[in-house]
Amino acid sequence: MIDRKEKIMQASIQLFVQRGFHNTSTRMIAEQAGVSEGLIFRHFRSKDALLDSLLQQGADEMYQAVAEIISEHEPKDFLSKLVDSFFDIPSERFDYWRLRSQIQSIRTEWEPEEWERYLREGVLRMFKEMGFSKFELEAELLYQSLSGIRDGIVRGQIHDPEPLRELVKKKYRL
Amino acid sequence: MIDRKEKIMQASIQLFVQRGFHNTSTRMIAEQAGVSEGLIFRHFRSKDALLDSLLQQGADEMYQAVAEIISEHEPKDFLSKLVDSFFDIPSERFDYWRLRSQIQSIRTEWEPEEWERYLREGVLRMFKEMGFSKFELEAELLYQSLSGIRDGIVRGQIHDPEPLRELVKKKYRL
Amino acid sequence: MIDRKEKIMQASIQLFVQRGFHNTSTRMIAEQAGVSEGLIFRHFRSKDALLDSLLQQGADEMYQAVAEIISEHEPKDFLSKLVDSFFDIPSERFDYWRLRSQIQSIRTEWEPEEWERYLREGVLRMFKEMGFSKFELEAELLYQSLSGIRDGIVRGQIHDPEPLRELVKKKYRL
Amino acid sequence: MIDRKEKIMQASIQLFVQRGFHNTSTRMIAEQAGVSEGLIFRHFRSKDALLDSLLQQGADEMYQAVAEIISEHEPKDFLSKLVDSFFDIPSERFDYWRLRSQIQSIRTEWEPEEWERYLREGVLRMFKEMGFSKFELEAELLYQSLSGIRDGIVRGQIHDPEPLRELVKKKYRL
DNA sequence: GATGAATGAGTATTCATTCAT
DNA sequence: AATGAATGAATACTCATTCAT
Repeated sequence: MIDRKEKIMQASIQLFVQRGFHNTSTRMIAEQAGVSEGLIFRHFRSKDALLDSLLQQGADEMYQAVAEIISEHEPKDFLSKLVDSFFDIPSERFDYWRLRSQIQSIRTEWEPEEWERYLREGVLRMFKEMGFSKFELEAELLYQSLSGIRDGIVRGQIHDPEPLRELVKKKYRL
Repeated sequence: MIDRKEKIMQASIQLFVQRGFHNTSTRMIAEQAGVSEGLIFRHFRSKDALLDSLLQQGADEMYQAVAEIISEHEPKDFLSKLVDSFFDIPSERFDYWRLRSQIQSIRTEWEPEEWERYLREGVLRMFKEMGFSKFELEAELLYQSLSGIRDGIVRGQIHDPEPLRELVKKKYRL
Repeated sequence: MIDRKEKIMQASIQLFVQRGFHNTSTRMIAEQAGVSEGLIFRHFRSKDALLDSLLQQGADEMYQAVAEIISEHEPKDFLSKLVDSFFDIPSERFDYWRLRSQIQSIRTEWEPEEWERYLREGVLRMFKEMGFSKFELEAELLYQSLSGIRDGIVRGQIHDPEPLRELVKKKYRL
Repeated sequence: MIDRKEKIMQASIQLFVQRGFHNTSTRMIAEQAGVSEGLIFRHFRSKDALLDSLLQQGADEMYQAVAEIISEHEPKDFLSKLVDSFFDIPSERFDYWRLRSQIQSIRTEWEPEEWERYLREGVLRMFKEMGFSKFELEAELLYQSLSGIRDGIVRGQIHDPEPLRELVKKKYRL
């Protein structure tokens, strides 16, 4: 049972998603992780810092994913990868998205992270390159639609995303 | 300063949305509403019951809105009204949607309300009537896209929704 | 539904006995009595005053009972009546005795009421008149024994008191 | 100031007896015990559980006392020890008896503990062995009388119990 | 006499966090 | 690194009591 820090992070993201951040006590986390309550505060300055770690961990993975998409300069390929990135969320990362959505609806001061801004700029550029007259609108629409779909997936409302992905791609001829 | 019950409801939805339900104390609500803490519990059995009242109030309004849409039997008109209902959210109701989204991400046992099921069935029927071969997919895609857009609107990420509405309607020839 | 004051007293003694004085709220009393909470405070200065009224009412009845016993000057008759008074408690007065015992075990400053002092003096006098050498001890023993029996009766531990009464009387040749 | 758990128990039984269980707040207990309020709940699940601990502690001592009495098979010796056990209550245990009596008059569902049932059965058996025709009545009378006396002692109504003990023993030729 | 809305102080209990070991 | 005892502030909720009607 080494790496108790990892244990704590796993236990806490699970509980935060299931019960809500403010409705999860450090005692519960300690129990679920099988460690003492005190240990949490040796590894994380505070409960808030623990949350930040969790969010940061997810954001780090997103930077990589976004880098991979952005590296694509051919518009169709870019958009195809973009769509895939919204559909191919490994189930281990569901919790990250649910946590993110929860925090977003609690912290009103929430601002889009950098990776998100990069990504949206990329989408904008691609639609422009493809010669759409209302490229800004098209970019916005696609992004919000994909966001809605991602929410549906991680919340378990969409059980079979595959045909939906096909449909989206077909609409944009990807 | 009559109707303190209403005062309490206003104060609490505001705070719940700003700070999160579990991060808002009944004492804060009382202060914001300008009443004593005890009064909250004379009007609502518990903090949870207060939350339920808030959600119910919003759901009641949704039933009316949905009834109006469903009364339309011509597919194009139905879908046009549907799209409008996602775009025409009066700003007073922003808080309801933000609260709803927050609770959805905290209460894992959350199930779609009846009005939502009615609405989705309606969309399905309309796409079928319009002769779409993959009507189920089309319905799903439209619904999730609109949900994503609504989230964007109430979260203040979409500043001018009008051209976006036009674009959506044009895509579906409404 | 006249005489709500009486209703309040009935409801409160019942609840005080069942749940304990400090564990019974005025709201419960009001509900049980079918009156508004405010009315309790129109009829009684405070919850404590209500309790005092209840105890006083019981004490008043005891004064009469004691007067009747004391009026007897023949020792054997006195003691016979005394014993009877401990055994013949009408069931409507069970609650008074249970309340009294409860309060006695909560209010440490409790002092025996006057009727009790009168009664004990009477017992003493009678044993003296009957020529007992250790009349004080005999009086004490009889009084405490009868008290124990009364407790047993009102608590429902003694189901058939009659033969017990016979036995006591026989022991003292009454 | 070690063993704060013991400190808490001492402080609470004292206060419960003086002021009544429901009239004693956990804050008072904490102050009296010189600990923080939170600590009470680390050592006891709830205020009720604290009370149960107190009662259990007393009951444990009674089991031993009863075992000692029951080990006596000679009726006269048994009864002599029985009488002594009601008279020889060390003053440290006065509080237990007062607490017990208080709780008995508040919790209506109270049932005699096992040690009490054992003891009463023993008394019954002894009177039978001694050839009393109405042995059940005799047992009941003795038990209730002794209970009344014990109440008198722990409530401080009987200042010198010794001669009373002699008298009781003489009556039963012990 | 009677109501019921309203209050402020108080309730048991939980919280995130600290610290000696 | 790791524990678990300890804390003080905060929590949702209840209380006896008041008062305008």
